Amino acid sequence: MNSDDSIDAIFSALSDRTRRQVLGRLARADSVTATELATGMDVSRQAIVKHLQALSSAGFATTERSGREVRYSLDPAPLREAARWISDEGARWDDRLGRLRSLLQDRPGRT
Amino acid sequence: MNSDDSIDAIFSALSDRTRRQVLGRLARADSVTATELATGMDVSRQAIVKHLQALSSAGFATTERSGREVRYSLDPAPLREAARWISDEGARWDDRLGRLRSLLQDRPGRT
DNA sequence: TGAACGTGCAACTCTTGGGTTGCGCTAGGG
DNA sequence: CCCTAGCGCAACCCAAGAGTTGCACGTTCA
Repeated sequence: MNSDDSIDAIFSALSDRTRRQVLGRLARADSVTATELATGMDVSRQAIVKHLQALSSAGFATTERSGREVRYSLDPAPLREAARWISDEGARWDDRLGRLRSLLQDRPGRT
Repeated sequence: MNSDDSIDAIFSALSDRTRRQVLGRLARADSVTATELATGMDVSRQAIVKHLQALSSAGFATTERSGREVRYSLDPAPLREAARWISDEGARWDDRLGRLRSLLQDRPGRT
């Protein structure tokens, strides 16, 4: 998977509000199943599963099987990648964007 | 347009590689027409026009009519908005990961 | 062992998105 | 004044995305 594919997957994962909502839940829960996620959101479990697959293939979610459950956890790494792309691109968009870099400096996450 | 719509539009604008390529050309040219963009890329002018409309509605492009041409320019503002979303979200994720990390390291958590 | 629960797989619908072609209109430049 | 360059609109194609329902399979545990 080249870098363009990866950026494609990341931004497209972030472009859906249901998926961003799932990301938020993942972030607050530290480990959660698709069924748990589905209760409390207005879509079916299967829809959630598909979103989780999209998030996984963008690198945002990792899975761990525990008995008959599959628990999903957040991986923040792709967010850093997105931040780096924006920062790099913004830098190239010349000094109109100079201030962007400081905004993204040591957040999100430490590597 | 609420903030979610805006984030939707921005990330979905960034999620297509042709559109990212157009953004790059916009950044380097400081004012360019759809026809100019189409020469040198492997899609039709109409496809470029559609991409420019998507970029416009995300706030990335502004148009200015000059005679019979329509010249497009880059507006970097949405990139800042994306950066801010990522930064905010990343901060919230880091909070949780930070708590988790200090728990795992058996250190007294701050906060 | 058997019922119940959580998943996985598949088929299906509807909408959106990226792309194309064709054509008509208008503004400029010889 | 006319021809051409550049644009806008509309119709269309095809693939992917978001979502649904139905059912089969494996795990748990009473």
